Amino acid sequence: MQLHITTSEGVPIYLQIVNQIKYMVASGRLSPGDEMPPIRVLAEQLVVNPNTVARAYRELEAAGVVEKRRTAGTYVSDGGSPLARKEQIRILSERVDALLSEARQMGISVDEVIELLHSRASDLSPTSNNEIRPDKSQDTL
Amino acid sequence: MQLHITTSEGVPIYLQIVNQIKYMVASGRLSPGDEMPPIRVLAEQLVVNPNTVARAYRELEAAGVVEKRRTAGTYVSDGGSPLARKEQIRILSERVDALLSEARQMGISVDEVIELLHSRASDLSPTSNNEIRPDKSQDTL
DNA sequence: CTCATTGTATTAATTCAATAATACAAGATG
DNA sequence: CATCTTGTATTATTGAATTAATACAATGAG
Repeated sequence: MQLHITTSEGVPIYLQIVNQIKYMVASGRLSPGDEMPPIRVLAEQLVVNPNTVARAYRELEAAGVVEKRRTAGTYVSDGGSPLARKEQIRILSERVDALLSEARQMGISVDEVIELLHSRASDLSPTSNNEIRPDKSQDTL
Repeated sequence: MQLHITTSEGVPIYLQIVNQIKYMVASGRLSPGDEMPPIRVLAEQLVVNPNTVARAYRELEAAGVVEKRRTAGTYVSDGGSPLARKEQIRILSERVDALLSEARQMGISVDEVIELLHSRASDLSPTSNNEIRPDKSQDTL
């Protein structure tokens, strides 16, 4: 489990763990069914308190990324239901609304925000996405 | 100065002040040159510590929304240069990148985010913007 | 059954942002 | 000049979030 923790950036350790694991799952470096390192093992590897890793795992479970089987370990969830899609959309909608609100406070129009989004998106490396959900036919925004 | 402060939502008081004043400027309810209430006056009106208002004013100045003239009071900045546009774009770019990053972690594609942005934007009330900058001919994202 | 290993729970220490108390500095105003 | 009003600076208090110390509970392996 290759994780890079830094204490100098002000980002909580448990969040760094959560984000990096989320990313690994989304990018396919971790697959559904994969076993996660036990809390204590990862804690020792990262030189971090086990409770901190426990918290990260708790958040990951709440986000539907992993599932815990009590004394049998922690596993990457089956790709099918990593947090209901509606919930994901709801969360992203909040972010989008906040973004639009901030832009409005700056006197920047919605169209310009859209333009900016396109611009930043095209800068990204070719979406190395897992293609877990090729079927969007029933999607509703 | 009609501001509504709530202590129950977890949003810092100084931020509520900052956001609401930014909004009033962006929406035209406050105009360049308008004099802001003195720190102590606004503090008393909001039943808040003067330092809290002072902090809000400091942030507003840093954001280019107001300018302070030492002992002569605080005034809404001339619309021309409320924080350099490049700086605004830089800040918004950070927000956009964070949004795209979170979406990627959820396994949601860029295209879907763009779709979501369009959707949320069209829900908004007809951009009651000040139209301070009708000329975007030289804009670069 | 025994016990090693897994996650859980409780509580405390620490850190940091937000707010407040209070005194200061400087320019406007008469 | 005298003094009132403006924003500023310094320091303390508070409270929430993060991390840590430690003990507990459950279950799979032998």
